Parts: sequence; structure tokens; C-alpha cells
Amino acid sequence: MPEGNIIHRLARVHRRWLVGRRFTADSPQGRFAAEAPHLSGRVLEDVRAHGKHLFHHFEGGVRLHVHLGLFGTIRHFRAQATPPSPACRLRLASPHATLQLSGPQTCELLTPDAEAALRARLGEDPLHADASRERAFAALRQVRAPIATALLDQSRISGVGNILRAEALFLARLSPHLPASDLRAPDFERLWTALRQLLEDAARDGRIVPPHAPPTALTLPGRRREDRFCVYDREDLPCPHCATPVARVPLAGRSLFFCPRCQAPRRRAARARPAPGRARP
DNA sequence: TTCCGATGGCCAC
DNA sequence: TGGCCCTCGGAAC
Repeated sequence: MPEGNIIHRLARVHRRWLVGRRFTADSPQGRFAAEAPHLSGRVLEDVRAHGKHLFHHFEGGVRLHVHLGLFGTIRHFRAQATPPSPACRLRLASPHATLQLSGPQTCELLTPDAEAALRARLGEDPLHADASRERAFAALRQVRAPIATALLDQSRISGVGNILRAEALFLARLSPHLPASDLRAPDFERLWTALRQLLEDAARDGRIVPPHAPPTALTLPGRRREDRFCVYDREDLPCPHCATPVARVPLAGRSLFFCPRCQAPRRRAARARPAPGRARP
């Protein structure tokens, strides 16, 4: 269930916990059986995240690239691991830790050059300390499609998924239908700030909880998932800011959630046209 | 027990 | 734009 925050959290945990250990690798499911021997016996040297992509650097220049897609999960075991599910694509085991990866969209070995080429195709990652907001702004402004569509384009900004898109546009009070090419600098600043805030909080806490989520978020027993969010998955529930029912519309095959009032399209500035039949002074 | 939808992304048309 | 792949939790029966 990954957006960029989850991947960065995984990278941070793996760096702290797994780097320096030597692993054996196998593929209970069999679909990584040909590659697993190339990892076995190698020491993990580093773990990096870029957007939704995770890179494990093993000694000898062997890179494991994982993209969890919509369904992928990584299970961690500090000591005794439970038997892997039949769908477990890759199991990495050391005496102190075991990882079980299942359902990834991508699980492959890369050379350092191939990893660099892949990362070069990705947009700025707001979670990278050296991310360039100027490049991100310029990349978004090249898109004529709605900003909601542009935000999911990983070659523009990397790591934003459907939840972050909805919550960040809401926090920035931007209409999801605004053409990205019409984005103004102050709009982008609010959007970038919202993205960074949501991603950083979620990477630390392990889940996305917007700062202005309804007061029921995470507190009431039996709470529903949608109570965690301001607009995502809250169709017809009141906007936490103005109580207008949250709208849900399909956009490019995904559900888009927004408040029709707080995120109303901005009105075009009225053109200065001289009144008919009246001379200018 | 069965079915459905989901925080992605690729491909064909 | 729609179909498809990957897996699994929870809703529906």
C-alpha cells in the first residue's frame, strides 16, 4: 500500500537495521528463482528510495530494484520468521532479520548504471533534502492536463499517489481541475509545502494523517478508514473545513476526491473592456 | 466461502 | 480509455 512515504520509511528502517548484514536469498514463489542466487552471500551496503522505487545496494555493484505497485508488501521479522506465503517472490534472510516480499509490480536486479538511468527518468522527490522545487514547478507547468493528473505522473514529481494527491490539493486549496500549465508560483509553493509536510509526517509516522483531519481521526474505536483523511475516501461526508459534502469523480481511471467549495476553480480575472459607446478619458 | 476494490503502472487501441 | 497483472483484507453472503 505504498506511496512515497512508505518507501522512504522502508529505506530508513532497512538502512538502520539491515545494512552491513550478509543475506541468503530465495524465491518461494519461484518467479525470482533465477536472480536470487546473485544476491545470496552478499552484504547489504545501502538502501535508497526515490519516489515509489526502492533500491537495495549489495556488495559487488548488485542492485535490487523493487516497486511495490498497488499490492506489494514487505514483511519484516527480527527473529523467527513465519513461513512465507505461497506468493512470496523474494525472501532475504540473515541470522538477525528476514524480509519477505510478495506481490511487487517490479522486483529485478540492476547495474548501477541502469539504476541511474531509471532514476533520471523520475521527477523530483519532495522527500529528498536536495530536491529542486524549481525543477518540479517547471515540470508541472509543462503539462496541459489537470493538476490532479499531472501529480500522479511520476516523471514530474515522484512519490505522489492517490491519497497524497487528494490531501495535498485540499491543503493547498487548489482545484484538481486547474490545468497544470496554469499553476502560478504561489499555488505551487502551497502545493509543494503541503506535499512535503504530508510526506515527511507520513514517512515518520508510517501513515498519512493530514494536519487538519477530522477530530475522529485515530481516536474513536471502530473508526472508519476515511476518518483519517480530509477528503480522500470521504465521498458525501462533510469537508472538515466548510462541511460541504466531499465530491468523488473518476479521472483517468482513478477516483479523485475534493471539496467542491474549498477547491472551487478560481475565477478568471475580468477583462478590462471599455463600456460600449463610452469614450475613454 | 466468495467477491470486490485498492495508496500503480504498463500496454494496446 | 480500458484491460490486465499482482495480492490480500474486509464486506457480503
